[in-house]
Amino acid sequence: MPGEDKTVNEVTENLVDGLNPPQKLAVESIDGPLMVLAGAGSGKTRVLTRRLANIVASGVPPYRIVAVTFTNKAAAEMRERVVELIGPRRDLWVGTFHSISARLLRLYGDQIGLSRDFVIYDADDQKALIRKLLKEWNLSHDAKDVRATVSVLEAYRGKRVDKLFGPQSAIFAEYMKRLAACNAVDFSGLIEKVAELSDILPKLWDYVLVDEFQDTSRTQFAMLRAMVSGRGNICVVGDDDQSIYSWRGANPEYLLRFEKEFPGTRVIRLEQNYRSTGNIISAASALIANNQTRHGKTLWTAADAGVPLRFCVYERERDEARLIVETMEQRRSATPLSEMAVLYRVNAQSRPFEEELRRAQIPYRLVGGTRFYERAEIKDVLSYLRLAVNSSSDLDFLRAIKTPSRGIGAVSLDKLAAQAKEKELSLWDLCATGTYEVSAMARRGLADFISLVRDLQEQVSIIAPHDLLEMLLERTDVMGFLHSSGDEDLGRKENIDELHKSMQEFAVDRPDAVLRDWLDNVSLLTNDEQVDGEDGVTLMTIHSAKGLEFNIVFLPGWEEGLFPLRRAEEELNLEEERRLAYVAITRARREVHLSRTRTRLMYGNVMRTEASRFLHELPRDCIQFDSPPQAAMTFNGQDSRSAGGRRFRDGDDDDDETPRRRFHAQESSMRPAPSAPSAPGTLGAAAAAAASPASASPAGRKPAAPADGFSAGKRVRHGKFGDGVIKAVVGEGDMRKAMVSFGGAPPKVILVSFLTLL
DNA sequence: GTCCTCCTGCTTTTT
DNA sequence: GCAGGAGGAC
Repeated sequence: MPGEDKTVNEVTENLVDGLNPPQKLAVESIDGPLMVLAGAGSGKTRVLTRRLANIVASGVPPYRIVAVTFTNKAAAEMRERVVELIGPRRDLWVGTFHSISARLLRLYGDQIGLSRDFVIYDADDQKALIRKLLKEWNLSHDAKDVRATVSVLEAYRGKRVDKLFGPQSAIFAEYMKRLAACNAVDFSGLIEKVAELSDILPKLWDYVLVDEFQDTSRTQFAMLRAMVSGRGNICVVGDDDQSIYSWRGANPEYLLRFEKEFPGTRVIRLEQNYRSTGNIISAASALIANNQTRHGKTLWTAADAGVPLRFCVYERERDEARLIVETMEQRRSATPLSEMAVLYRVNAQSRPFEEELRRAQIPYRLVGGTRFYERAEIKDVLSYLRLAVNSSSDLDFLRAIKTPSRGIGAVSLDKLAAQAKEKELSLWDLCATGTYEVSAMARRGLADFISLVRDLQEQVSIIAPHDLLEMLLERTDVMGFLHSSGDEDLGRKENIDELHKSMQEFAVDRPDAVLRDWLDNVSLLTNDEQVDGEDGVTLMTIHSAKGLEFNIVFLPGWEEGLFPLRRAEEELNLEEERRLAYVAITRARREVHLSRTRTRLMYGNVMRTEASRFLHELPRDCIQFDSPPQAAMTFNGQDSRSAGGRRFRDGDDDDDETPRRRFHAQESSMRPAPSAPSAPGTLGAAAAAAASPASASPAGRKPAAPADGFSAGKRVRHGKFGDGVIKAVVGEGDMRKAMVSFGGAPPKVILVSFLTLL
């Protein structure tokens, strides 16, 4: 039909509207392998979504196209933007490697011997299982050993190491065996197993699109290869400078290998940045130029230089957070809060920002951190629900049976485990047959537990997930999931309510969904869905910020040891850290606010810090060195070094002795003159204090005992509670409180002004 | 045998 | 400043 053709042409014209020539070429090159090397902010997502729409416009049904991303957030955004172009479609395959895999395994898993009811073990479950195995083998199994073992096994699975040594290979074999016995699949397993569907995969789609291709691991690459049909219609988009996941097997070399793997690949480079100001691009480019291993792109922008990047030194994290929040308040009238983000290296950095934002009553959105679904009380509840779906999961059995306590302890569980092993049954199957032997007390508790799980099992495919949760909570008495420790219970109760709410919301979208559907959803979910108020500041790690952009970006904590992050005894992957810094800076459209503190609290200790080497790699003419506004000075901060702080590294002493003189000279020139050494809290004072480290610390933190004499171990008297012993002291000034235990009662937290020392 | 508390030992980053 | 584990109290 000629009329139809015309429509298609018109649509296509709209799709390439406003694109530059390489972008246009990428959108129009539908057939054959295509690799788009796209610099930061070069319109990558735009190209990808329009290209997808263009394929649809050319007459391909959406369900024959699959778009793969790495994060849920990226998938959500892609879906949203595709819908804007082609309207709402339910038959679109857009998702992360993991979610697409889970979906396929539910559909076709039986063909490779996987039961439909498999559960997904997340990183925590994996750790728990490995810990259990190490313990069983009488190997050391503290957090460090578990982590090390997991990382070796994962490297082996990803063929990043060829060989396992010593007990590792036995542990690995046993781990895989247990997973299978529990009818469980872990994250890597999802990808591995999907790749086994080699008969089915190539028939499912005609077009494959991949975002953030530089983060592809070997296993994922294998999966992709299997997904591409004979026509070779695969398009990958990536940027080697933004490869920040090597620790989980990503290898930007696949960007090179791609052309060999798919002969006839067309390569398109997108080098014009549309996102950021000239200063931001210059700074980011200069920084990344320090990396040796990169393909080398020249990112450029037609935009104005814009305002310089701002850099500020603060004394402590508290100051850093408070002054950043003040800046947010100033900018608020011109820039919506949703256009501001604080991006940090590690999740632990979020805390002071949360506190200051709450104090200033600015709404914020925290992405990541202790993930919601990793909280103890949530995992407790989930273990029951997962057990109801898949009774073979011993891990869930062991977790569920312990909460609430029902008189079944380690000894009984060991007995059960031994019997289960002997009979080659799962723990549940053993109990369900009723042929187990335990003490009378344990038997009673077990009977209780069995009947509860049976009832859940009966309802699991019938009633909605949230109703099942209610049933569980009723039967176990909600308090069973709250580990009686006072204040915290409130938060835990709220979390369970939150869980219930999320189930209800899920049911609105998918009224026919049963628990299994919901469980898949949560296992693969990070908590980036928690949006509290539309207009809020975003707090997240740089890793989770990849692919996003904001008008104003705050980058705190640019200190050696933190960023680049250096972990004891582990080698510093400097180039990847630098790529991370590059990603961080390029998230900003207009303003970048870099900062560092002179001291930082680590593991509860005040540590002296030194400027990040990345700061020295930024060109001076893009940066404005700021001193913090006066407000900073009023805080009762003094040089915390006198409070026993240690530096990250030995060797370097005072700033001016470092080889980064140029930077430091600039930094110091912005400090207020140290006119009065007694002026507490000014950077000048800090500098002066640095010269005479013995300066006193009347309200200092930890090691030095404060002048008021209240400290852990001291005996005190309270007018009402009588005599007790201080367990810990927190806070300063009027808010200084002591945790005191009076006799057998749980400790109370009391303002020190109500206490007298004995 | 079970439960609870203190205390150690430690924290990248994500699916 | 947290979680989880070992060892003590019941």
